Amino acid sequence: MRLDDIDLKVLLALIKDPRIQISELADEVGVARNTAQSRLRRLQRAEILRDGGRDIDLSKLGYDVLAFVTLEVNHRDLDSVITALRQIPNVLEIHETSGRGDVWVRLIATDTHQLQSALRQILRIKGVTRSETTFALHTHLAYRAAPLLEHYAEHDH
Amino acid sequence: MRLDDIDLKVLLALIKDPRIQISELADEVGVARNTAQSRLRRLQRAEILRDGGRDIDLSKLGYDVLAFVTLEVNHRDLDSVITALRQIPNVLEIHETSGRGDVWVRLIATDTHQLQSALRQILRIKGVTRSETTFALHTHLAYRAAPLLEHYAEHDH
DNA sequence: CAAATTTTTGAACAAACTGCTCAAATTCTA
DNA sequence: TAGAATTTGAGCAGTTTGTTCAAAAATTTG
Repeated sequence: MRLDDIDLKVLLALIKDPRIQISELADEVGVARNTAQSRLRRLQRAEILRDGGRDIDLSKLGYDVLAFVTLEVNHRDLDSVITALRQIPNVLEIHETSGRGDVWVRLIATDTHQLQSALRQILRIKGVTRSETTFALHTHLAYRAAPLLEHYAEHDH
Repeated sequence: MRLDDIDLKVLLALIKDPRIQISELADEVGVARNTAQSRLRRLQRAEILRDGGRDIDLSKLGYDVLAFVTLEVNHRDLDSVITALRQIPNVLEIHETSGRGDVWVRLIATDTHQLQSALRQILRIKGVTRSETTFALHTHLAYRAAPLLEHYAEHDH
């Protein structure tokens, strides 16, 4: 499915506040309330908005390639490396790690070509000395926290 | 902050449907509308619900230890390994990977002791031959997709 | 244990919001 | 350019929301 400008604005508004009201959403996107309503419905029906709107299924938008990148970094340059990584839209998540590598990155792309390009950007960052890329071939369990919370309840009674 | 039963039910209802209406939420949780409203407000104010409710800050609930676990698995047992991993509440995410290891797991715990216990559970699973754990010391960028979506717009105009 | 404090409840109200329909206007597509 | 699809704005009835408040219930504290 291809998103137009309105869809994108709807998604961005929902990311900012998933509980936004339809009328406010319409205002923010700059369309009639009816339009906002039907766009939202369509996005939910297409399951681009999963779980009623909690998060966005990027694979449905063509982002099929997911990779985990482990970086080795000169410790002196760590802050600037983080800053540079943040600028890359394909970088969805950054953690400082101990063990193998110093920084762990979640990287997403539409295809391996785009991934390659993002990886080049990363390797060009001053202070990055080495990288290792692992491809996620299949998501067996997308991020979920519900069982943990249910467990939290039992744990303390 | 310590959550009671009502808070947990509120969070679980919001995970299921972040756009649930207050009155329906109150019904589902089994409290008065006023109570549901004030609990929701409190959770947002405490920033346990981030971004107005999109996702839950588990570190605020005491889950301070985050680790990425890479597993080597006998390919014959892959399905049953995945099934077993799913049963563990501390496992938040599972991907099949190529490259280093066959399965990648996001694991969370309140402390290293609890982590150790979860790791033991994992290693006991039939078919898991080896594991490697990387600790996430600091989250420099929590999952975000907004910049990617903004970029998506530019990309095709 | 009893008093003090906090939380929950239910009721009430006005204002706002929702889902829905519809016909006209606009935009997109073939 | 004609036909199809989408958007718009208006209207309407019904629901939901935010708010306030006092009583009841639950929790904490001395």
